[in-house]
Amino acid sequence: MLLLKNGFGVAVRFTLKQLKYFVAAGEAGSIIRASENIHVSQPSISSAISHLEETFDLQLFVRHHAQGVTLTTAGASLFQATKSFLNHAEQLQSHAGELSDKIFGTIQVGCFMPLAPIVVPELCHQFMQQYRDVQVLVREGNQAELLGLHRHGPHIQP
Amino acid sequence: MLLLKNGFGVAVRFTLKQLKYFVAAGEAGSIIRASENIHVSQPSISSAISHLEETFDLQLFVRHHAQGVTLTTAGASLFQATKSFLNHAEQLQSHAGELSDKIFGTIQVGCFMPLAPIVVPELCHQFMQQYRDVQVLVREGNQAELLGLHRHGPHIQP
DNA sequence: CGCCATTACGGAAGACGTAAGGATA
DNA sequence: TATCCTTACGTCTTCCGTAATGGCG
Repeated sequence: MLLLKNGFGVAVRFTLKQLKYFVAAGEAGSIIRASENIHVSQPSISSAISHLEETFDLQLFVRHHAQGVTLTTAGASLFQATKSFLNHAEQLQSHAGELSDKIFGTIQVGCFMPLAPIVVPELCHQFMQQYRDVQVLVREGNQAELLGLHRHGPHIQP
Repeated sequence: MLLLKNGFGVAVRFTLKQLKYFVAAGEAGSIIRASENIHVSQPSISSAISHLEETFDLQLFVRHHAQGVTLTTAGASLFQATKSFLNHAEQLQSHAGELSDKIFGTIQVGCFMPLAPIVVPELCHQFMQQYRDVQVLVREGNQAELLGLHRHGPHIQP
């Protein structure tokens, strides 16, 4: 029960994509309808769900042969937990997106005004009022290192 | 901010594996040490991190050429959020594991006593007192279907 | 020169879609 | 017969590990 000090938790065997397909099928009550909703072929969804059932060693759906699928009780329990988990995933992505926007703005400032470091602290202060991230990026590197922060520019250095 | 009714959140572009490697590198402070810890080659971790930086459009680490890597501020922020997210993932897996244990016990009962359905309701009642899952599985299928619940036995039906 | 991250590359595994099979109402 | 899930299969992208390259102490 207590895994707090365990650096390696149990290896995660499932995939975000599998979980996404599972939730889509659970919401649609049918694999074919889920495939229409998320624009993925039925076999892909079926395979993902089967994989998930295999890795979890439990049956998620009851197949009604010409009438779609319904969640088992265990499946329904995991369905709720999985929806929450996928929400967490989107939240994480939103978090990254926000950081991206902010940091890019700041990096560009560093690049376009390397000769006027006097104005940087003030800009940092403005951004710092919203997000502290900006401050530390400027603290971390001088102007040369800020240029090095370009993501796709390994050949820009002449 | 409010995405409640949005059936399609923003598509999740990252992978649990990438996140795991990212956290391993962040905790180790070096890609090579992370590779030793999680038993994955350095290029794999490096590639995963690069991919993550590309999809997020932000720099996660500052590379110190012969001295490992350190998280940028944005990277540190995402590092914390990612650790929490991976904890959530392990929690989900534990959840599934618990459900699996309970249901398997019940399925085996159904398989080993197909000729004595009289005792099944009593056993179900016992299990039902602990978890309602058992009840529904038994209600859902007759004995033949219970045999069909074997995970890896599609050819067992003679 | 030693250390560490990255790139190159050949092989393996996984995911996808089309097409065919099976089973029920 | 119609519907829906599953299996089969060919293709393609992605991932991994070994080996080679680059860049600072």
